[in-house]
Amino acid sequence: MNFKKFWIEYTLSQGGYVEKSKGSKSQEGTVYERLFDVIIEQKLQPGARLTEISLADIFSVSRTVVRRALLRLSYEGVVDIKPNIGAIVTTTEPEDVPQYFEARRIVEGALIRKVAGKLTTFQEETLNAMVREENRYFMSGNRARGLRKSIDFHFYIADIANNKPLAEMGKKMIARTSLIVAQYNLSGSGGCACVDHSALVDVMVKGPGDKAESLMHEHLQHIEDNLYFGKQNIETDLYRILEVDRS
Amino acid sequence: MNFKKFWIEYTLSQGGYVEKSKGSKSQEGTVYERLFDVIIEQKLQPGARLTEISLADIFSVSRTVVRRALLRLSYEGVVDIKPNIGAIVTTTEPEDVPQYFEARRIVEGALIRKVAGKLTTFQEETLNAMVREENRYFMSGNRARGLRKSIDFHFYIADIANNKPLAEMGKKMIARTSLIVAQYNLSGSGGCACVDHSALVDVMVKGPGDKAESLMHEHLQHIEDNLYFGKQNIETDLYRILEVDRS
DNA sequence: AAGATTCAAATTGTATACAATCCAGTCAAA
DNA sequence: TTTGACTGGATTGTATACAATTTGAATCTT
Repeated sequence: MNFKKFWIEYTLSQGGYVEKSKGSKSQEGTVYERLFDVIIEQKLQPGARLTEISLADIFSVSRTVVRRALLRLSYEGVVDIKPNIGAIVTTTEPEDVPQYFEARRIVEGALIRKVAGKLTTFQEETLNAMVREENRYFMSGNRARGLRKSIDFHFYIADIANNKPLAEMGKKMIARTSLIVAQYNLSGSGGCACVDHSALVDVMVKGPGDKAESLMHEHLQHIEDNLYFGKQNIETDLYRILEVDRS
Repeated sequence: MNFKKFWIEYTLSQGGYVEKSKGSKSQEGTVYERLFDVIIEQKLQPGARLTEISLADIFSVSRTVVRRALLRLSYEGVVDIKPNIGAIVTTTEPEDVPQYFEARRIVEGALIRKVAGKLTTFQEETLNAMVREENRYFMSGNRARGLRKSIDFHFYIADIANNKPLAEMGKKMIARTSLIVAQYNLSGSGGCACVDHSALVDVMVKGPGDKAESLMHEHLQHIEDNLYFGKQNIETDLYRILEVDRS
């Protein structure tokens, strides 16, 4: 076993559960979710290779299942499959970054506009609880969980907007830009500040939709502005280009 | 060979080319494009079954390739795969229709807003040519080609807006709503009126973005308003529910 | 030593065999 | 007539063998 495989296995095991077919979930679903989680939580950095056999071994399934999961992840945009080469965690060129943030602003802006002023008390409480939980994780130094909760906050807004295709697109862009943040934001914050999220909840409660949309735009613009495309990233980019594994 | 398979084979052959691996395209790509075309051109109606073996026979590839193509189509939303059941051309429940049109309005509105006032002369000429061609096909009674061109018109707007992810989402929603039109619009127009498309070109040339966006909203609203969810459709829905093949 | 070439190892792409599942039709009993 | 269980055929799900491709390094040439 080479070190590369060991690293992936180690990373995937961190979640605590690697056993196959947990209950009702399909095998493919398990692989998909586990990979999605570790990528979103920045345990696998953009550029990390995902070979089919390694994953098949780790999850004790056949390559067929792994291929399906990777294919799905590639449609979600978090994995990049190059023919005859293989799959890696998606990397983004600096010049493409604005497109993804613009797309996210448009879609997530529309989502929050739909939600603003129409929150049920349950939804309001859920959102507040999520902000608190996110804050707690970041304060206690559990960055991975904090990141996860931060993303779940945005996912939840998408979910309650009563438009399935729009929610899907929103989540896709949320995940995609999170990967970009993983690649270009060196600070530990993961891009989202908790105060921002609190303010978003406020405006969602009070409305109106216009104001909520503007605030979301500002929030996302703020994340984009905090990206750093300087020297360090060129360095890590070289690592990726040279296909040397960081660990 | 049963009639179902014959029908699919007949439909797929209409395009004139069924030979495998045409040049540089991958096998999967060929199957995908051919299926996408016949679905978009309403040669295969929503609800039509797509069994793997039939398609594998027709395209002279293995089921593996067909599965990949179907999977991709399902991510695009034009095919619906139910576990252990199989793949059908996507059907939409009447109550879900507004969501898809709303999503399309939001995304395509943003796309045309980005384009408006910034057309190159080449793009302007291309768009005008597309409108003329579309018109010609409909006038000469070639409904399938007309539909195709009508959709390509919208696709082209998405392509020139300089935002890849937004364009992808736009195309996905365009295809999805076209399927809805195939299911619920009994008139032969395919939903889009050519005069509307001419007006869209005008406003894209002159700008401003706001006006272009409004006009696109109107255009799409008009298509949505022309859908018919009455008796006939309930009837066909029953056919689908009972899994009886129409032919 | 620098560069080109060849070859072996690793990885992905495709086909196919077999298992699991679903469905439709049949038949029997209420 | 309707309901229910059963069974055979069809279809999808999974694993795996083999082919095609890429890559990297060893070897050879200059």
